[in-house]
Amino acid sequence: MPELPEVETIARQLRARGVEGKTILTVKVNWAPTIQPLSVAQFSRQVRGQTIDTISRVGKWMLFSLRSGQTLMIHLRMAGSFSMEQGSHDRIVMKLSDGLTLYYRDTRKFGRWKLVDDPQVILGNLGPDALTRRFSRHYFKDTMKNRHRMIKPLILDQGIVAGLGNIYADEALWEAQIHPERLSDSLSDEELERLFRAIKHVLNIGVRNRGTSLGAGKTNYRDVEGESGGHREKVKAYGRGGKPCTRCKMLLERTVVAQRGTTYCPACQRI
DNA sequence: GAAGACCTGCTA
DNA sequence: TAGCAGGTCTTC
Repeated sequence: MPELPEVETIARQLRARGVEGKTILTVKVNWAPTIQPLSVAQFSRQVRGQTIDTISRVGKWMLFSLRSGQTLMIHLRMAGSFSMEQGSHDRIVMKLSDGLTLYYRDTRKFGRWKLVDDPQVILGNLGPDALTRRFSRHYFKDTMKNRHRMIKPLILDQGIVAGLGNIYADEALWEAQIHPERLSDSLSDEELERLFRAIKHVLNIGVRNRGTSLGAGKTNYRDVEGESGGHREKVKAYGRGGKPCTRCKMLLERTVVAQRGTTYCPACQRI
């Protein structure tokens, strides 16, 4: 579930909680596949005693830079989250210096932690982060015009642009008034301009609201403080199938595009 | 492209 | 109880 705004929120909160500069005293791994290919013993040995120098984010990856020079790269996938309080699906627990304990919670067990010498081995496969200047309108328009794919799966492709997931992709397309199945090379310069701005806009608003949460269950997004994301009420398209478009009052339609649930306005977003 | 795999829990 | 979920990977 976490997309760029949710991961950014979590990274900021971990920094605010003072996790940077702390030393990892002990590590307990309760679900070994999270840290594959390393064994629990190897992982613990390499991480224990390390100081977390900085916490950063690229796309949906969170990066803990360790004093050793290695980087702990964390992908939350569908349901990963962090908490400073013990919970019911804590897959990794790290005791830090100064009495802090970090709980990595992941109901669905999809999240992955990778301890790497060089983060570029993973980041090199990603397109530019959507909220950086590297993700420029020039790059975006060029890339879209040179592909012949449906626009929604294209902007979801992390190798093209890093950070968008299913919620913010639907939101950006709704805002730009572009049908999710439009072919990328059929979009006019004006449409691409709108979409470029919409992508930056919906992600920035998402960050400002500390992410999006939908339901109320254990798989639902929570930030480090256990709060739901404030962007919930601001969603215009995602999950609103059958409800009126806030722009034109037409009922939003729900379909499947490239195997992902997709909601759009059949009047504002024409094929 | 598409479909299945990886998982658990919520909703209808 | 079946179907679906914010993500990615692998294998056709």
